[in-house]
Amino acid sequence: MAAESDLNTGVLLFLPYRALENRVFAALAKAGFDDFTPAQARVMQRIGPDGTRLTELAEQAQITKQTAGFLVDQLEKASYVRRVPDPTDKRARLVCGAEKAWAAKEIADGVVAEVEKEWEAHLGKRRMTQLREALTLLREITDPWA
Amino acid sequence: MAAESDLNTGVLLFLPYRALENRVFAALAKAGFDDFTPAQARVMQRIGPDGTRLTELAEQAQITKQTAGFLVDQLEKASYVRRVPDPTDKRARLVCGAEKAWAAKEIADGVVAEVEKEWEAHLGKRRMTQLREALTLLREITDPWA
DNA sequence: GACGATGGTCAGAGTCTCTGACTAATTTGG
DNA sequence: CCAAATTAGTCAGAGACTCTGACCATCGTC
Repeated sequence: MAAESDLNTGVLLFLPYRALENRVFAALAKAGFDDFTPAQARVMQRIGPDGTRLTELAEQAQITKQTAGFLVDQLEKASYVRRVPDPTDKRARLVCGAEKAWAAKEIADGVVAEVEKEWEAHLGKRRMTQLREALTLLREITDPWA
Repeated sequence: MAAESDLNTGVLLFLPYRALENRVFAALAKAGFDDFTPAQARVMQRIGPDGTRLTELAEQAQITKQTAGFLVDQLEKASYVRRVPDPTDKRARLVCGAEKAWAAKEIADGVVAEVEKEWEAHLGKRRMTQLREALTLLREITDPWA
């Protein structure tokens, strides 16, 4: 029945992921958000609504805190984020998204919704739901921060 | 019913992908294959059984041919690949995997199979099949080389 | 209050990636 | 058949990313 491909599941996961990421980057660039790099974006993506510590950003992005610091420096210079003191810990600072970041996020979210709609149109509603359900379940054993 | 997460599908795809990749790299390093980098691996992964042209490797890895050439140079020095003339085109050379690459691939394939088995144990056979089915279908509209 | 752990920075080096310019071979069109 | 456009690949240089190691300040614990 279903023409099962012989590719391993890793590749099958990666292909649509990369396709989606490419679409988002293209849309952001077209909207004028072309002053940040993919590496910076991968860090910025992980900033929570109330700010996130550098160390936590580094862990989630799986880079060293030095690298994260370097990338946040760029983002700060480009006005995407600012660092505010963490009221609960004088050592720490919270990396917070600035308006520019939220504006970019709005664009990005729009594209993601659009692509998800395209995928649903191709797969059918049932399969799309099954896909998200399986992936959500998988997160339990693959996401250290789940 | 299913506790659907609110994460976008991109993140949902990325998380298990990265978990799998991490497992593979760890196993390869443990088996002694620690003399290549992730960037080199992403190129090596795309070499076909009969060799692949540099330009094609670059396209599929979504990097420039200059970068691909740089990475293949390293892989060649480390004896993972060799370049042989393309009999059908005197301009071109085929990047071919060497024995060392096939040995590493064997390790990698083993780990992938192992992880897939773990995932199937967690999801159940039915959901795992649905997952692969949906991803395979998705490939039709997300993989330019499908 | 001393001590180990945690949050973060500074300095330096190595790796990855790109743009631009170039050569050689192939393909196309007249 | 041959000139022009295309394609495969390389060289050179610069910028971006990432790491290891060393370091300081603060926090939490005993």
